[in-house]
Amino acid sequence: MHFIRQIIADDLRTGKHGGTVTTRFPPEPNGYLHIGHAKAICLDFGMALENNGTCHLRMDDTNPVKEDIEYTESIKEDVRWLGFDWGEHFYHASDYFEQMYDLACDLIREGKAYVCELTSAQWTDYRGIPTQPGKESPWRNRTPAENLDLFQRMRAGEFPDGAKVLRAKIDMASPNLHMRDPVLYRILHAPHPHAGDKWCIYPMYDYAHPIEDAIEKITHSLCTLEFEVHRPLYDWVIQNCHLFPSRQIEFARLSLTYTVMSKRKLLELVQNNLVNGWDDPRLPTLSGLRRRGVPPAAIRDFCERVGITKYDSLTDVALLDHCIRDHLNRTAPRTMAVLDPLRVIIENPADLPPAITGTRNPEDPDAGERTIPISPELLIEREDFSENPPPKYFRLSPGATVRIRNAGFLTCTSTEKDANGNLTAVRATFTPMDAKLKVKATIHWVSAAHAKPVQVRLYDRLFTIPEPDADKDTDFKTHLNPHSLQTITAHVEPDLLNAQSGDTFQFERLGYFTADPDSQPNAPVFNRTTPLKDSWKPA
RNA sequence: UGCCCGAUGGUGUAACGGUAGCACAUCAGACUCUGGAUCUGUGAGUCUAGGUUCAAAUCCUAGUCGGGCAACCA
Repeated sequence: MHFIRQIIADDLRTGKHGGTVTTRFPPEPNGYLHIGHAKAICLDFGMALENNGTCHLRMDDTNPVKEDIEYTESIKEDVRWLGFDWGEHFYHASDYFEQMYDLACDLIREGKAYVCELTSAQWTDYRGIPTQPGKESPWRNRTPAENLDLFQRMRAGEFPDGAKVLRAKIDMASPNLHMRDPVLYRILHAPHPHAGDKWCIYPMYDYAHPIEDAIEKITHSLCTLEFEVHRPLYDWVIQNCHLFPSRQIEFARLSLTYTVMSKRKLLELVQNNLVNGWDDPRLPTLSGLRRRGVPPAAIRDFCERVGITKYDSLTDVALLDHCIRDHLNRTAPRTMAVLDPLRVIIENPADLPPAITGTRNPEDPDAGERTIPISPELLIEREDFSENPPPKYFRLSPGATVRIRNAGFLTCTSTEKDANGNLTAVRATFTPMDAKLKVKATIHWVSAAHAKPVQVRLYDRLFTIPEPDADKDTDFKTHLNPHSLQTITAHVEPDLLNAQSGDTFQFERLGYFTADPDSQPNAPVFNRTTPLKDSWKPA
């Protein structure tokens, strides 16, 4: 039971808001969503869902110069993909601009806001510093009538950008800088991506957000920790504008090892072509995770396991990987693929069965079976053969017998080498499965005659250290992992040619692989979603 | 050195004054037609110092350490 669940439970018990719960996820449409947003989305929608409430999706579009309508669609797509439904409740903060303006006029009439003509540079001086109180603006005591006139003319476009702002009249001596006459409105002669060219003054977040929440009767306005110091201002707006008493509650944002989460840094990676776009499978963006093949259910599970606190934590990506495997293990059909092939020549081909049957998914009896072709020449993983095996090496080695998945057993009789002494093939005899030999390992394989070559992209963590952006004096990009993407040609069961973009398979003993959108008919491209755990290590 | 917030095994969390538990990671074993999965087990924790109390991770005070706040960003 995390603290926000607790607060909501208490509110429900005391009958606050008539026992209703309404939350909202309010992204600014100025970038792509990442797994940190997923934590917020799961919380916002989750709290509503759990309590028979409603969660709104709202574009917090109060700054037209930073925002673009193109982001709105990707945000909607990502939220939907994650598995949440806002129903009718899709809103834009900019749809409330008229109400915000009226409320500002009321504040002016009540002497609680004034038009200030100090430049932002001058204001730096007036505002003061945390340890010292600020000074009052010379424009602080204009009459409501004068302020109202000026504010109306600001809206009418009589003044250039930056010439004037509307400020709340609060307390220039407040130890909380946000309460020292904060800006409510600034002049921005810029068209708005959603509201069009109706406005040239735009409300600031601190003023707009509580109004948006109140208009929508949000009961629990959940946001991240950095807004904690803004809460007194949030409450001030609610109170002084006489609004629905939405309550802001802050929780810690998600940090993950071996990646970066800030929009700025992600943008930097994309713009410098250090990754291939916003949906690069190495990125923690939702579009990247989707492309990598991460199931949304795994992300939801992960977000639940991470929990909600006010402690600034750093979550190990291993937990995300675990959630991904946990889900895929139950759902992904099995197949065999060889990434780094070594030829095996079977010396007794007459003993080979005509075809092999394999289970699609041992974890799911309903998944059925598949037919696997076999021929006298097989491809196995180079790693699965060792000429001089280390202790406890259970795979193929001269004279040793190993099971080959679904088919039978192989006993290595000899090796073939080229002029330079490099291993080129292994010769082996085949023993049918009925023999039930006691062996300690099973290796995967494909029939050389039937295997199809496909492109496989092996992704690894994007950075080499757990906290690439921990040191402020070092560019986080210096910690990029040069081997985060390796593209190879793998040899797969012929069936796999039918894979459609988004299909995920377990390549047995290797990992989970998902067909990329780059896939063409009969030419799928696979992304490694995550490797399987491998407890083998040489002694 | 102003204000706000926080601190529980390696990591993430639970315990609402009454036996510090769970998960991931680690290591060991069992089982297995994936050295996967599954199962079992091991090790490891309440920041410090005072106080309140029969009893403190929990309440109080101080300190230490960490984070946030001085955009006409959100």
